[in-house]
Amino acid sequence: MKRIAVSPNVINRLPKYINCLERLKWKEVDRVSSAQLAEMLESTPSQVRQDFALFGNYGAQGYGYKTDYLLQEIKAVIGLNMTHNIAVIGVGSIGRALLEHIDFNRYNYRVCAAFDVDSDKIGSEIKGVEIYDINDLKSYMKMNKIDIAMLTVSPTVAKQVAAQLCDMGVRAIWNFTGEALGLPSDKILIQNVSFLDSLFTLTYRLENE
Amino acid sequence: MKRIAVSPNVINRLPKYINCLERLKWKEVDRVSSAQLAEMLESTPSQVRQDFALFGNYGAQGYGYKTDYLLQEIKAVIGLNMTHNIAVIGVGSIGRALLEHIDFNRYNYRVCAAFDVDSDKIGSEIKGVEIYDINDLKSYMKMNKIDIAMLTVSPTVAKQVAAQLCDMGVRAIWNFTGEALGLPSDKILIQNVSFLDSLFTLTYRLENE
DNA sequence: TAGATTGTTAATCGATTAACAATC
DNA sequence: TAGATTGTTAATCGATTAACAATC
Repeated sequence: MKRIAVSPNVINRLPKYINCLERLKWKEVDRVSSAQLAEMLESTPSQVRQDFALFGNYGAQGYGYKTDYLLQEIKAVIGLNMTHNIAVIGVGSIGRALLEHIDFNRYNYRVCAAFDVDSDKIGSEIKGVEIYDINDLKSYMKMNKIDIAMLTVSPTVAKQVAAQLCDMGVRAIWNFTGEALGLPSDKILIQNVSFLDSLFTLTYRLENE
Repeated sequence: MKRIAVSPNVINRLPKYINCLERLKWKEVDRVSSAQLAEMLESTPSQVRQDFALFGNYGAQGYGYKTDYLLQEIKAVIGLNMTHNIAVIGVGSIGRALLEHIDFNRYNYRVCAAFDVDSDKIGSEIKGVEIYDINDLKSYMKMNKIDIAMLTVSPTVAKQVAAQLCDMGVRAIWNFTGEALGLPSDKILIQNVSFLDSLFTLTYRLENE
């Protein structure tokens, strides 16, 4: 795997390739061309080949790509062959829903712990993940290696909790709060999921296209 | 407001402008320059001015932009001055969480109804939204104008339900199922929200940057 | 008026698409 | 071998950035 600057557009297409290739694998299609993938992704054969060529030579002239091999390679490019430990910060309805909804184990993620302020929740489990007192977060983080903090606290405390996570040395926050966390990008990686942004984009397209 | 082809990149920045301008309004900053906005968005003054200029002349030379006026104009560009009716299809943990979490009314969205198969849920309310039998969906859609279907059913039935919605003439689906719905883009507008895609992007950046 | 900042045109940069030799 | 399809280089297209006249 080469180590180069990859544009955000390419990075955002990588999960789409995973999705396509898994659908093909499910249908037991063990061979695929850039043209077929392009059609599935509403892209072009050129772009598909350019994207893959950034990371390696995964295909064969006159043949195409082996579905499963290509899938494994793209997974490796993203880093899905490594295990990533996740902590859930805030077990409100969103945190709970994501815990129940997402198949983390399928892609080598381990949800190690969840944290909340509510004493009614502390001590209970969701999907086998124990909920701890958020006051124990700091000591937990010292004892355990957490790669990604899934931030699902209420917007009112989002910035404050995020700053604490940053101080604790967490490397990445998956931010569902809708708040701008305002942390230095050289210290911590922030991935925002904004439902409103998505709804606004939908609305623009609905009214203007 | 001009009617032109606007690139996806610009469309995706519009919600970010809304967010910035609302934060400025909250801080009672009633005047803002393209340079200030660029800093907040990690963009450039040129890009900010280019973006706005696509839709109209919202600023004044030597002065900048009036925060609230610009906010109202960008909202109008997106279509947020109109009311949009939403129906929630599937009241599992995700549907429920989004209903509780998102402040729809603030941006002129009305969640008119929710639908589910579970007889325990049918007849009850969440946040003042009544849950109806999904078998009554078709007749409901005939009687009521719904702009956006929020699809939060399980992945297993996603395609089938989406096809029904399309047949019923729904113009847009906000798709949280993680499934490719496979509907013709000239018939219906699909906005996908994929948690896994977001997590994969985060992971790539974590491991490669 | 002088200073500041827009709106817009021109220049640059990067991403997408096209083309084709290599080769399975 | 002939046909198909990659990997890669070159051409095109579009988006971002820079520059500056207009003007508040």
